[in-house]
Amino acid sequence: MRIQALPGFRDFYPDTMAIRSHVFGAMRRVALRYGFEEYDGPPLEPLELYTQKSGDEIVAQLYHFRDKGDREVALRPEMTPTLARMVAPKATALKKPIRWFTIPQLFRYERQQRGRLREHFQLNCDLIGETGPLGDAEIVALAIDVMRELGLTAADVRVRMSDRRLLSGILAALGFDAALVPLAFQALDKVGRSEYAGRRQALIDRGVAAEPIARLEALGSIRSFEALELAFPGLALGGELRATFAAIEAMGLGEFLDLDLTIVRGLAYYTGTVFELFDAGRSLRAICGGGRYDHLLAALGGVDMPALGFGMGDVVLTELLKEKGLLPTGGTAADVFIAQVTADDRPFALGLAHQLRDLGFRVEYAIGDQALGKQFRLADARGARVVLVVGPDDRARGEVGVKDLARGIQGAVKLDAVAAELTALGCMRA
RNA sequence: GUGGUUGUAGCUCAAUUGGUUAGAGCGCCGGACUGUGGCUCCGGAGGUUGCGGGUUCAAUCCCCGUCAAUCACCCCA
Repeated sequence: MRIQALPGFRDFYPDTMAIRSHVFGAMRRVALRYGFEEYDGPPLEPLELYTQKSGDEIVAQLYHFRDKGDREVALRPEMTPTLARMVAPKATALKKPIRWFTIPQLFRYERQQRGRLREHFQLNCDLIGETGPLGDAEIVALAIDVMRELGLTAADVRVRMSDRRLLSGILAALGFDAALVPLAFQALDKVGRSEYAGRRQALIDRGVAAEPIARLEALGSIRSFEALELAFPGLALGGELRATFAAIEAMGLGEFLDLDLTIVRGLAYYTGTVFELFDAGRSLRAICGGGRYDHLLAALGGVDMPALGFGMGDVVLTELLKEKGLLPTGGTAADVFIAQVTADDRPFALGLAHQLRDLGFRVEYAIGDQALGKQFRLADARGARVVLVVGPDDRARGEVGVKDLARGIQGAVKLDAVAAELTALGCMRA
């Protein structure tokens, strides 16, 4: 019986690890460009960190157990509680707004499907201590720029945005009782989908009349602030969201944005802007989701600070990049290969290899004494750019043979000029 | 958690109405090839046909269970 990875868990072989590093690299570069600082916390947390405020669904899907010290512990299913726990004790000392990001591995015990595993990595970016709509714009723009950094355009991904403050205003105008707002949000989330019928019935059962329900359904077709104004004249709704849209447009990223009032997000704690990133073809799950959660830190960490952020999972994003042909090809192996002609060349080859490695080149050579042809085949299989040929004759002249594998051209290069020649041939230095 | 589909070599796939020693391509290792790679040719390793049980003279094939993958639900990151 061969032991394999647990269901929903992934092995990252070098080829898939290269993809992961590519995606993480883009995430990090963009977050750093926005002035965000990286942090991390423990993957194992006290169970109660999640049972208190996370949704029932999250708690039901926790990986949890009792440790040897008789503590109830859980693998983290989301990052926000950890963030709240970490920020709280330093809240007064940290300069606001706090801009933090992290790429944690998160765990949930649920049945896996395409784009949904039992573990995934998720870029989390949070902006804490800022109430204005420009903060919202900053967060959404960061998410968009990660897409752009990876080669995706407005034709590939869409940002669908709404605002719970705006939605609450609409629901009030439609006569929904405050107690019915959560149920109405759930229904709105499902408008246009097969599951909507059940939510609609739930509203009817609670005594909601046909007309408010019809107008709730109609929110799905409102795609612009003009249409919103037309549908609800004189209400002056959505000022914050407009300001956020305007800021993102001023950044030149407006083409990614869609106003979509059916975006409410499943989690209960969102208080303002809510947004999701989808592939334009809508064939995949959400790439990213986030919003404003102004009271969550108080609930989790005991410090009342406005905050907003998003989580961007690696699984769906990588699926999309694969569909669009935007994944990197080629290995990450050495691009300089040193081939020795005779066994006597070994000490010289080792010295040269080490000098070049000290300079940052990625260097490999055959471990055993092998025929030159075989060494070339290994270099070729590795995808090396250059083979340095070291033989008795070359050594006698103080040179090495430098062969550009792609062009098949070889020349003799003096020892002190090898590094420059490698750079000229496109070999990278770490 | 519910239902459907699919499991044969590292990968992609074959194998006659159930029939004898489960094959091929790619990949991997070795050789032709001891101062030069990609191409070609030759050879080799690699399988409890996911696992367990049943029917049968005989099961990769039929039946049951189970595990896994996948799709649709449920829900969601």
